[in-house]
Amino acid sequence: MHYDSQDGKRLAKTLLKKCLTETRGFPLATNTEPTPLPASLLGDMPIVTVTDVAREAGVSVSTVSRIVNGTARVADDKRLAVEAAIARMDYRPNLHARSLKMGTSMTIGMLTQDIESPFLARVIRGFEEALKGTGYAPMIVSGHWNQKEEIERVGLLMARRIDGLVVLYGELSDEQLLEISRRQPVVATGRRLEGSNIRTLQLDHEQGGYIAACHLLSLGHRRIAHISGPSFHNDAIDRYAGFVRAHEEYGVELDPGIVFQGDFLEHGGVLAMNRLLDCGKNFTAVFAANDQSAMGARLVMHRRGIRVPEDVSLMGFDDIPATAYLTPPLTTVRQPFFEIGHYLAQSLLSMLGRDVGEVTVPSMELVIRESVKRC
Amino acid sequence: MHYDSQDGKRLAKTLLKKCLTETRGFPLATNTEPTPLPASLLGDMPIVTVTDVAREAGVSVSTVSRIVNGTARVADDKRLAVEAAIARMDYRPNLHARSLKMGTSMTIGMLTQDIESPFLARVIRGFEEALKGTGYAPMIVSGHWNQKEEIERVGLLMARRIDGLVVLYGELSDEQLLEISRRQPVVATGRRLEGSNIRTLQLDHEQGGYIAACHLLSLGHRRIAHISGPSFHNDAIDRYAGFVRAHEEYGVELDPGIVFQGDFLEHGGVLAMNRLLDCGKNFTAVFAANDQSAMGARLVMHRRGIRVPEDVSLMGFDDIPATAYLTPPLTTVRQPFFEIGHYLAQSLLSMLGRDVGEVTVPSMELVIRESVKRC
DNA sequence: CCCAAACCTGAAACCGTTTTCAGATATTTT
DNA sequence: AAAATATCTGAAAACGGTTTCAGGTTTGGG
Repeated sequence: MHYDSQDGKRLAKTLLKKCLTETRGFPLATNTEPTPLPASLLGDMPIVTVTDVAREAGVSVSTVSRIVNGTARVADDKRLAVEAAIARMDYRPNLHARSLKMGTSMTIGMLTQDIESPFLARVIRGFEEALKGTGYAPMIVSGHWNQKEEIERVGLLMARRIDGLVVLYGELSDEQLLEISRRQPVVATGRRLEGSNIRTLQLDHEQGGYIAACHLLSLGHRRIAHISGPSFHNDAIDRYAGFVRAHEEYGVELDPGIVFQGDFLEHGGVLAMNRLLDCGKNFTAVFAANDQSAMGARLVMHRRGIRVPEDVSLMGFDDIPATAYLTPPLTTVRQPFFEIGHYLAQSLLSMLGRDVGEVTVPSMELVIRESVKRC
Repeated sequence: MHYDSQDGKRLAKTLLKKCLTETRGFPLATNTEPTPLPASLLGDMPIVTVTDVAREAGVSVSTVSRIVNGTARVADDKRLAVEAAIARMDYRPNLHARSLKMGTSMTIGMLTQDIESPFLARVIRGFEEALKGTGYAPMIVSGHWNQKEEIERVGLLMARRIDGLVVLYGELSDEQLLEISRRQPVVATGRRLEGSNIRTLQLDHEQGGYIAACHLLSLGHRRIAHISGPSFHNDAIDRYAGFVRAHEEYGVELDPGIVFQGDFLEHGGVLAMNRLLDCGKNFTAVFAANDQSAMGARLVMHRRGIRVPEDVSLMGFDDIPATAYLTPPLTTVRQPFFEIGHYLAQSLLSMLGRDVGEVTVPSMELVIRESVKRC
């Protein structure tokens, strides 16, 4: 066969360009063709310092510094000369030197748990967004829900003299967090803690669980199974508490025999769902303590030929991005992760003396899709 | 109603602890109870420098430095004194000062595109993993597929004098990348580029597309629709080229009327799938250029009552974590993202003069799940 | 017992900035 | 025109480390 891969690619490209129905406008990239590289570009570029710029522009380093930072007026001719030199030499201030002198690093540490977690990622995204244009940059490390690892990673951040730290959940103890907050301001999620240099954001998960259960109960469901989160996880406990409260308010008795523990991950969801189905008790709906558990449960039901929502209704919790594209799209309780990220940033910024506007705490809300039907 | 929320939570906790079937073992957390905070802990902690330690231990700063870095022998009594002082005062070397002197920051920049992208996240995870224990820490910024933003974020990294940079895809031109590589070693994905200070990793997407199409063709499918990626995206073009090649080898004619363009996101998948169904042509399978597109397509089929795989088979590409939990679990081509991250780290480390072992380039492989059936 | 070699240790210089302080000009004011 | 003020600029001192260099102790050999 005389097939040449390069020809194939060219052909494919033409085909794509010609016969495709554009479903959406894209910015056209200009650099899809490989370019020949001028060999002259290779090799190391000398790092240029303020001293070099000063020499080049015929002024003192102080003057250069003043121009770079705008800290004082300087004569126009020198300003021009310096700006030209900076542009010509591609000078970039060494942030380490600056940090050393100023005692501030313009970076904010962020301890997350897992870079792959869709909900933590969304928080980070909101955080990044809010930080944009403030001059601060985030530095992200992951602790993987492991106290020892978390401490080590925070150490990494503190050695870099971060100006502030945000802690997304994790296994650090309150005391450890307090100790950390003695060195720089801290904002943490998922706990309640008082301190002069620390702020916490605690969403009302009890209310969230309550909302979810009420939705199911109001649609006539009376035997609702629950796939919980880890029993040591406060949010899991709170969501379950709300679930319990809704039952009480509706006057329906809750059967503890149909609540099973998951682990907030898909796999825990399948395990729990299997046990639930195997235990022989009947139920018309299941409330999973988070979306990932719900996804696991959904898969088990698919495997066993149980239709959602015709046979049993399914609710999740979190509203991670994937839920909108499940089959069927999942009804869930939305945690405003993006806004949480925003809030965390604002909160920290205000502790750093930046004037940020109102900071509002977001609340949870029901998002109705298609995985729940009237009983 | 005399319902007290606190009581509810306690109750819920007890219930959870008591009646749950443990589906998996968890490390027990010891700090679920809120602890009263000793007020004495609050307030700022002075930052302690090498000078402070030296004074405290009755030696010179040089000696402290030598002990901290292990760069020379010092007498045991002084060593002990210094170590005690360090522990007592909780001394942590200021990395900015060290970087300033040493010209190395022990941090590696990583330009990703979107912290929420499941496949990029997996690469980062692999990268983090490989960096563990090397002394280097990653600093992650996002460019959001926007050249201007990418440049700005890279500037942020370079001001911090990163020791190396890894670029995950994006819109930077080859020339820009080359220019960047003049200041520190660079490793980039998704392009082929030569340079003394730059290395690139290019997976064979043509082969990947070929594998996917062959799977479908070998199962008897003859009219296979395709939802492509953006037409300016090299990987998308290559996957399509492989798709075309497989058709040629099987001697089946490919109908360009059933290939539609997506955008590598779920939404593009739904748009493309709708057009595909509306165009009236028949087909027995669809190959989506990535899993996210496949998810969008899957949703549309669900909406229109088309069963997968009974009515039409569906293949994705990437094997992002969520695919295993779709209904049905998605047959796809696995890109070894985690291993790619590993490889990137090793590659960069070796450019930094670290001795890393063999670095192998991972290859793609078919992962068969349940969304494809014999035609 | 003396001298050389080996070993420890501290003073000082330096990394690239910012900022204070004081000197030099330029601009008013009388 | 002299004095007083306002404005601009550069020298030098930090910031917190590492490292060179040289001085001071031991140790060991002859």
